[in-house]
Amino acid sequence: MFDFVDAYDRAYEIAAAQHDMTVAQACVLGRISKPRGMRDLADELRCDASNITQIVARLEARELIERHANPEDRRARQLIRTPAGDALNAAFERSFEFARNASATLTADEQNELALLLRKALGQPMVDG
Amino acid sequence: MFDFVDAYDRAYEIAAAQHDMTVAQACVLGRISKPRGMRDLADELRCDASNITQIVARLEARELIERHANPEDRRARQLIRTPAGDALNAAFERSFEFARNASATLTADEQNELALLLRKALGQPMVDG
DNA sequence: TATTGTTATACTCTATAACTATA
DNA sequence: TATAGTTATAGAGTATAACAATA
Repeated sequence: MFDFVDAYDRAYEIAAAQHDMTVAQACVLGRISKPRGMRDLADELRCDASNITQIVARLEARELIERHANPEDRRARQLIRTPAGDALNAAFERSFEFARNASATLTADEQNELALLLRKALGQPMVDG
Repeated sequence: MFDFVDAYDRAYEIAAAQHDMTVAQACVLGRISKPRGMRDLADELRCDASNITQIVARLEARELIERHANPEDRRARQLIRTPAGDALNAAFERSFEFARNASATLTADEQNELALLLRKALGQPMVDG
């Protein structure tokens, strides 16, 4: 189990590095498929809001995302991906083929069984298999 | 799969924090069950030797490990855990019950099946199940 | 010459605390 | 008063480069 998690984590880091991103940056970029606020993002990633400020600043400097004003709440910001951000995120996801490669060695039945066991071991339903 | 890996990583980090360690520190401490050199450790963790120097310095400051001279090669150091280091590592492992908790919700047959699938998905044998 | 380990330095992630602007 | 986000700051992980001691 440890080795599996380790391999997964490494694959994620390598894929991010291939696109000059850190794990944290790839993670944030991947979670802005729709416009959203920074507080929301900090809650989802269970980290302090000041982290998000910094990571967003780095992604913004590369023009991968933009911070727009929110007309409904003038304290808040709406994060959106630029077309370049969309493209880089898609490229990152193609690079991060760990899940696909891992699954490719299993039959369809085995993939279903694995998803089922992981879900049960986790004790709660996963968002997507 | 992502959620499973995420939960595993979080459990590891929380367990380390419960004993005032970072993930990197718990990882290094856990890998010195027998005396070993720093180059060896850096290779296993796939990081630069200078990282090991720093992490070891922090563990040594807490008297959890010691750096001994190696009579066979006077350039090298042998890292060993102190009794306090052994005790803390054991306590950490008890705290990191993710694997046990996760497995507890599975039957013995399911546990075997999961280990088998993960091994196959990983494409190489795991060191220990 | 090559290797082990250290030091200096720089970048990033992360959190805390203090702050501004808005609700 | 409470919340969204920023700024300043500090500790830790990480890598690179230069170095000393030894092989």
